[in-house]
Amino acid sequence: MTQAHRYITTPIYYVNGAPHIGHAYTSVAADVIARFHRLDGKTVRFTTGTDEHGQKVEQAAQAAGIATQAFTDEMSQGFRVMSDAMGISYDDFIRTTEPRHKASASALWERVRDNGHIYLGAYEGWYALRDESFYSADEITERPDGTKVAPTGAPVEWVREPSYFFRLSAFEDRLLKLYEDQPGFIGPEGRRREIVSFVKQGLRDLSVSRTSFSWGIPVPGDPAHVMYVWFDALANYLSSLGYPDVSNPLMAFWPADLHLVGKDIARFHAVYWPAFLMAAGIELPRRVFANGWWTIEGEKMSKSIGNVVDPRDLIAEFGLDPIRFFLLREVPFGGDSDLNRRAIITRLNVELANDLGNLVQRTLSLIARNCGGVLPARTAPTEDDAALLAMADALPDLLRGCVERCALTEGLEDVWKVIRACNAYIDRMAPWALRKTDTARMAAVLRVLADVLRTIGTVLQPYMPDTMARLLDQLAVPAEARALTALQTRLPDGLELPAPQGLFPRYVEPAA
RNA sequence: GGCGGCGUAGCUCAGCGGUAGAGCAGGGGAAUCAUAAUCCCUUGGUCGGCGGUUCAAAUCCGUCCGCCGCUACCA
Repeated sequence: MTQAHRYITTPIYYVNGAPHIGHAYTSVAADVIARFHRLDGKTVRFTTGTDEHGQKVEQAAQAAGIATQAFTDEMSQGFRVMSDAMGISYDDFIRTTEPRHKASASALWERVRDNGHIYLGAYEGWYALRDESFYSADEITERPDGTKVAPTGAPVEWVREPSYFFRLSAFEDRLLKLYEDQPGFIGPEGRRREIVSFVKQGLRDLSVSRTSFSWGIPVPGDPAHVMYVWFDALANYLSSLGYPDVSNPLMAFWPADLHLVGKDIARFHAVYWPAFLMAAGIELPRRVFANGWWTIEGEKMSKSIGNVVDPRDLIAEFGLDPIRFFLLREVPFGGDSDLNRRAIITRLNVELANDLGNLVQRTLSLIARNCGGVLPARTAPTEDDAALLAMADALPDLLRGCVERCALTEGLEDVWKVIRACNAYIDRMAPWALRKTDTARMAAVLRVLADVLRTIGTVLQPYMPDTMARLLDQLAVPAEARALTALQTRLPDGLELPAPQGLFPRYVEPAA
């Protein structure tokens, strides 16, 4: 991949509830990928935002007794605050209620319509007024008295409402070809199989407009309809770039390199979205990757159980970088995983405080105390030195590969192998003993460690930006020498180092 | 029901045809520069059951058991 720019997106989050750890997780993962590419010299466009239309939002606003727009303003702000709290380095926060988005979604609709892929039909089905939703025939049960009811117990009636349809059925073959020609289009692999088998079952045309509520983008040329929320929402990836204004320089970022999404919305991104784009004659995104869910202390996260985790609570207790680290370290990315206190504390104490934090501390304080606080000179490496340095030098490429595959957990594992090797090295070399017998060799050993720590700090910046900035500060790495390419130039000998300070304090459980 | 995935050390998982692996937890030892952190050694598994293919199977095939995912308009 030598492409010079990257366009990475998070989903836009639906504003019918407050942000929780699941939203934070997807955003952090996307953020790490975006930051990595920037570190790797790419020009990156990274977007997030909120999806604000639809009947549920309209109802929630009514229930709250506020104007719908005011309601979405407030809910959207909650997601912006969450993004900032998690250190998400987004370039744009797009809202579907913004004029620029409405214009963009409308333009996309017109283009698809003009290409002959939208037609007016009728949406019919079993409708429960009480639930305000449609049910399929197999969900309906008939009571002894003859009334038909939904699974919720609400009575249903057969209704027919005019609706625009998208000719999704016409894209079945092209979608299957897409999945076959570009196996990387959907990840992880298991998710890809599900999508393929879904499409193979056959696609029906998709109802893409509603007349039963009005909180949405009016259908161009027929304002009695509003757009189906997914047609509206997916368009955000284009509206953020200024579509349909092709003269907008941001349009150069299209097609998107990666849409990172939760597994629940994989289908919309891997089936509907490419179909809409094909219909519009627009290039397709390169990759859609679905991440898994978090369970909380072994239980599914849900409002009814009352175990929904607010990421801000975690940050308040453990700190931002440790939580970012935990979220990406604990799961094989793509799968589900459990969030529990013991696991968090173990990870933070063992891997951050002991393995990495303590390594930095012992190395830097040896330099501070025995090398006059300046970076020792590089010397011809011994076999041990060369082996360790080679491991570190391999990291940038290893991480590039992991990031391309969205294998963020594996990336951390690769870095930790080097950290463990550093601890083994420092013990074997024992610079504290060399101090009495061979100060030149002691200095050489510490220099090797400093160089390796600099590489570690550099490649971990996307995961833990604040703390790694502090590590690089302590190694006196200039701001302009913190990118991946800068690693090819070693730090000058004799560089003055500031006094070492702890990076990751051990977490001590507060006395109960 | 259909399609797919998983089941490997106490825990979380990697391996996916050639004499069972990592991290954590447990046990023993070393060291004492460091956030009592670190390093070394080590206990521990008939790789879900049963059949089959092969000189050789966690690894391929069949079957059974147990979990889980997907199966369209729900964010």
